[in-house]
Amino acid sequence: MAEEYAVQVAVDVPLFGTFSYLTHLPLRAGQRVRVPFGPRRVCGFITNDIPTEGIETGRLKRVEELFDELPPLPATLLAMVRFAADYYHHPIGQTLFTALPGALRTDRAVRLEDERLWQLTGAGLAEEPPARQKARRALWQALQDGPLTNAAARGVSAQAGRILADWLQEGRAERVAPEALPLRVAPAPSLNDEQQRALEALSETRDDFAPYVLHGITGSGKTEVYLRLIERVLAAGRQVLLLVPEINLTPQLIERFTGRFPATRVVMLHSHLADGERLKGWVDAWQGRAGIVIGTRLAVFTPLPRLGLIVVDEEHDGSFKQQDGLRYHARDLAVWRARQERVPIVLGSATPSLETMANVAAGRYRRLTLSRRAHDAARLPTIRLVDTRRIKLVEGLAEPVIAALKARVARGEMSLVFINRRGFAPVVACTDCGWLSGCPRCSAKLVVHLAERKMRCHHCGWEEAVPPVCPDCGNVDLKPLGQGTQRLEAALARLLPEARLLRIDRDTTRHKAAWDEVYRKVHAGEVDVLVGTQMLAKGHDFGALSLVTVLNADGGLYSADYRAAERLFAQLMQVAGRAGRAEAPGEVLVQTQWPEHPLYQALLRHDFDGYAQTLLEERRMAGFPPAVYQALLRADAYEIATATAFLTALRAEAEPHADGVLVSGPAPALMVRLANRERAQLVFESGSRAALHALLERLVSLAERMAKAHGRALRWSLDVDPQEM
DNA sequence: AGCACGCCGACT
DNA sequence: GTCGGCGTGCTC
Repeated sequence: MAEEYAVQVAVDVPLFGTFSYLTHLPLRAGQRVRVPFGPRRVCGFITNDIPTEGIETGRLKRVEELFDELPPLPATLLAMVRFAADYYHHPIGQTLFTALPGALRTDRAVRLEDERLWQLTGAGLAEEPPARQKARRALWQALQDGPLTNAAARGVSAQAGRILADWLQEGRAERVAPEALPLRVAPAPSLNDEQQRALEALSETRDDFAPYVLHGITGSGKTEVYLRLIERVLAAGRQVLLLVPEINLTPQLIERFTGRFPATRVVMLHSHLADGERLKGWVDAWQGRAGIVIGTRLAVFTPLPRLGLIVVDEEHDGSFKQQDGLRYHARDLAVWRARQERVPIVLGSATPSLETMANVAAGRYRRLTLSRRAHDAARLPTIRLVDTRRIKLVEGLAEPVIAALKARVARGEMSLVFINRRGFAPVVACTDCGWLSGCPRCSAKLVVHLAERKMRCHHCGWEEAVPPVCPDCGNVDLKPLGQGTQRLEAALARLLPEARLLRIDRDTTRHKAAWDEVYRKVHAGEVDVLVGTQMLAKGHDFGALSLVTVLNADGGLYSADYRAAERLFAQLMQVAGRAGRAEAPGEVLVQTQWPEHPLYQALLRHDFDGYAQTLLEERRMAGFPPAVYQALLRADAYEIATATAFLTALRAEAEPHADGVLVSGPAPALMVRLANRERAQLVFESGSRAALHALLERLVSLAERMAKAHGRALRWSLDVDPQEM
């Protein structure tokens, strides 16, 4: 027996560092083990190939079991996990476990379907089972046509498993590795010259890091460019990682990829998969069986031995940033990964983030532009501002907007009414004493859901019935204040009695079946007016819209959140992009009280670049990202005073080491009360990433130590490159 | 994060 | 007299 030695093991606990264990097994980095940990036994991963030297081995526990159903995690994955743990100042164990599918996080072995195919041997072929053995005969006949997968064999006969095991024993059947099918490509639409130029430019680099931005307006055919590029990468025998926002992982998108490459295994990865399914896809990618991985942010960690290209679609989308635990940004990690694995990366968007625009301006990313719609006939929509200061509103709608909608309904064309919920307050108010439906747990207002007679907090999830009378004064005249989608739908129904309306929001599309129904209705021409919120600004295909109207956009103009204008602009550009069809340009009407605002002026000109430059300049002047690097240390407690006291003490300890870093706070968070806790934060800003990180390193260990004095009542978390204050 | 240990209130 | 409330301390 080999001599005992110490290994380092990462486990899923919020503690920095790894733990030493004894073993006599020849363990390697990336192997999964079970170890005793305190009073329990947990899953862990070996982090180091080199045995740990100079450790007091007397007190160490021993590795209990090695799980070797799978090979050790690849070094590339471990390197990315190490980088992420370091960059986001998150415990290595928790970082690693965030990167893995759930099935690998348990302290049990996993069962994997054997991917090999069944095939008859010469002996098996020679001996036809007698006809009365129906199952054997059927299976034997099916195998004449070629090898079968486990699943296919089970499809022939429920007893296939047992029969094949027998035949394997008797030397009549054998298992063979599936041969990679040659790449097949379904017929594709032709590219216009702009797309062709972009494709050629994107194809220039292979086997080396090259960051590209594919800036293509809505309808310019970005996806077709991805498909052509992916085809070239697959043809070279490489794998492709495509990251999409949560909302964009639709059957339509998947269909487009599987339809184009019918012989290629396309794996989908997202958080709603069952553990087994997610593991299967992940392992397929890892073993090189999958050619394409399409997934949400978590897919950025998928091991891909033959990675040849990364695409981040809608790279500006907020869902790439994880908002709890390891607060990673999948787009940023994807760029790091592309550099590390020496492959090109394409960041695609109609409205690239300011971070990305800054990288383009600095010459770090190469930008390719698709400025025209893919169909030459399709033109950009005409945008008009409707100044609501001079016009009487009917239930929140301006006359010209109502008239435009009526005209479309009469012509049988589809319109979209987009409500910007930001800065919107569909709350219940007392017409007498001014009482408002506030959340008892947050500083937010409760949003009314009339259909259910419920009020709901969109920040913490609190829910209660709409009171019959005012809780303060007993007045029975409680009225919704402002407009939610449902109330607007009701108003539209009154104003456009002949129109068929369809409301789209989180409530009506919670279930997949509901989505399918929405799609069916829209494409069957059963809808005249779509009504909805932010969801409509994302990449759903609703076909051609003749008219897009935007209500209450102004909320984002003068917001406490400095990113609000960027988000609003991107949203308006995207939603405007829904308008227009091949024969006729669409029309966009925006209701606003500030028509002279630069944001709207840029929108009128379809001038994304111009407004992005304006915003970048504003950020530079104000010292906000991307002009500086930022980190946020949040603390929450039952009372804000506790959080503030902790942060004040923390700041005092950290400040002497804050060379080149601006520290501000503690300040209450924008949303002070959240889920019954009160939050405050410190903000750290620096032009130097190195300076910021040096401070954060120290800060985290200080916070760990100092938080102990407050006990469990106080929690804290660090957010590097925060997206939301 | 879990989980045990520990010390004070209302119950078979 | 005990069951269990959650404060506090530790995990190689």
